[in-house]
Amino acid sequence: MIRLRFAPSPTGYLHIGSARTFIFNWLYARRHGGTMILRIDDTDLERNTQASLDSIFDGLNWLGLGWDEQYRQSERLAQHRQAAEAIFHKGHAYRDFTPAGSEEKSHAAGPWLCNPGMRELPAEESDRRAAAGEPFVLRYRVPRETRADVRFADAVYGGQCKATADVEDFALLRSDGMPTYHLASCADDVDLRISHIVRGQDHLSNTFKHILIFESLGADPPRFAHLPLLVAPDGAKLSKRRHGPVVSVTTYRDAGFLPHAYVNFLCLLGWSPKDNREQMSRQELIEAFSFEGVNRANAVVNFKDQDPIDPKALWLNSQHLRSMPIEDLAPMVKAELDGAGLAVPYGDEWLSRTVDVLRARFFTLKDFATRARAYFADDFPIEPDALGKLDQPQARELLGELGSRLAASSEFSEQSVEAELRKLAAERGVKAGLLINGARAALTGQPVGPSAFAVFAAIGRERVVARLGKVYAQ
RNA sequence: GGCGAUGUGGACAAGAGGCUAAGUCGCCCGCCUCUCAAGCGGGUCAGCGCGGGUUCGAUUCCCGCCAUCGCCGCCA
Repeated sequence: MIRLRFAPSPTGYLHIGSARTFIFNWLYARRHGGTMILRIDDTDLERNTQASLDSIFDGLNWLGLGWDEQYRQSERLAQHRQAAEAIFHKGHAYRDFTPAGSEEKSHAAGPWLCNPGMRELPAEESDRRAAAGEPFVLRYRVPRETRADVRFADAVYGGQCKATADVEDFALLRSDGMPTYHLASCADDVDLRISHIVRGQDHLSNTFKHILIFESLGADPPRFAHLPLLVAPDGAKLSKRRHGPVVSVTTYRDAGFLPHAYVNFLCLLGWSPKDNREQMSRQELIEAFSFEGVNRANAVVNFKDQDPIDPKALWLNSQHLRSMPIEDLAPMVKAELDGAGLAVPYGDEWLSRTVDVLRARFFTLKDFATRARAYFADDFPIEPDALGKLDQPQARELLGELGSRLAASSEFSEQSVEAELRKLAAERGVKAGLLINGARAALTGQPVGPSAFAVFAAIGRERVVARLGKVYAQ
């Protein structure tokens, strides 16, 4: 049985690195017909917030990948304590009565391994003090008297080995009786029969401790695959304080990214199909995913202070935007327009045609509500460069004439408009480009955009006539 | 400080003991064209962290160093 889990702790919003970890877990599960589990690691009562939990669900739901089973660690406390007890009774853990915060764990002198005296405290004294109600931390008794190594094979980083002598006596239970991350996570991984742990490389060193816990619990450790970290251009770990919106997936959602395109982008950070493909569908990603394709070096998210969006992410989004089925895109555009207070002036068929015309030069969903405002509303700004097109000699007058002719013509299509426009240009001895570019400026307020005749068709006769007339009037 | 990892162009990222070290993004130029994109064509950017060693030959194997990252919490 292949079973993977994504285990976020609700102490902040969904970080893009976490999102990527979720995605890689999901891809592996789907690739091998496994089960994807979402486990909320909320054992740190002090720092958990509902807002954070909401934001994590928001982010995951936006990615749209889904999961098969869901758990919450705080509902599994009984199992965690049972696991702690089992380890204690095996003699693999001891009580540490050192008061919280009284130790100085300075790294300058060397690594902290354990509190002297506590590890060797006689059982009777330990029991007596515990019975008397003295608070204690339950620590794992890492075997270090004799030479021993902890080993495991990481699917990404290869064989790993560390002497137990270098592993500190980490905590299993806090003095308030709550399990620590290490204990809760491993106990749950055993209970939930997790077969593969895929997580950030920041846990690589912790894995040695986890192997010890798994062994004490009498369980075979799962397979491990650690992922390189996502870092800032200066190599520093991505942090909310220093890097702001770059680290939150909601930034990309709010910037008008397509969920699938963003998933695609995240996949390419630290993983490659090795065959030069960049734009990939969900199915292609599933079929191509493997840990062999995962890189070992941290991946830089290439953003700037002024612009949180990685240029490659934007490019990839445009590729998906331009090639995805129009019937999938149209509803997303509609939602975007709704959000911007814009209404679709004609029917769904018109929307689809118009979206198709526009998307060839758009990058995000946001563009439909901003750059394409003139297609959906009558109040749109005239850009300075567009004004330049209108202020060519004779332009306004000719556009006004064109408007009158189009109002009176029997047909209104790309072809008929083009014929009418070229005929007018020929009659007056001006280049068609004068009218073509002028019309685009008058109809959209922009100097650039789709083929002008496609614009005429998209704007529709009534609005075309009105806008051309308005330009002449000015 | 100890331990664990990583180091190919601005970013992503292939690669293999030996042909001119892929590709993508970005940037620049040209073609096309009613504009802008797209598309097509071309260009820019690394000799593979540094120093040794092995080898006929190493960026690829070995050693040392340096740099960077991670862990060393009663956070996860």
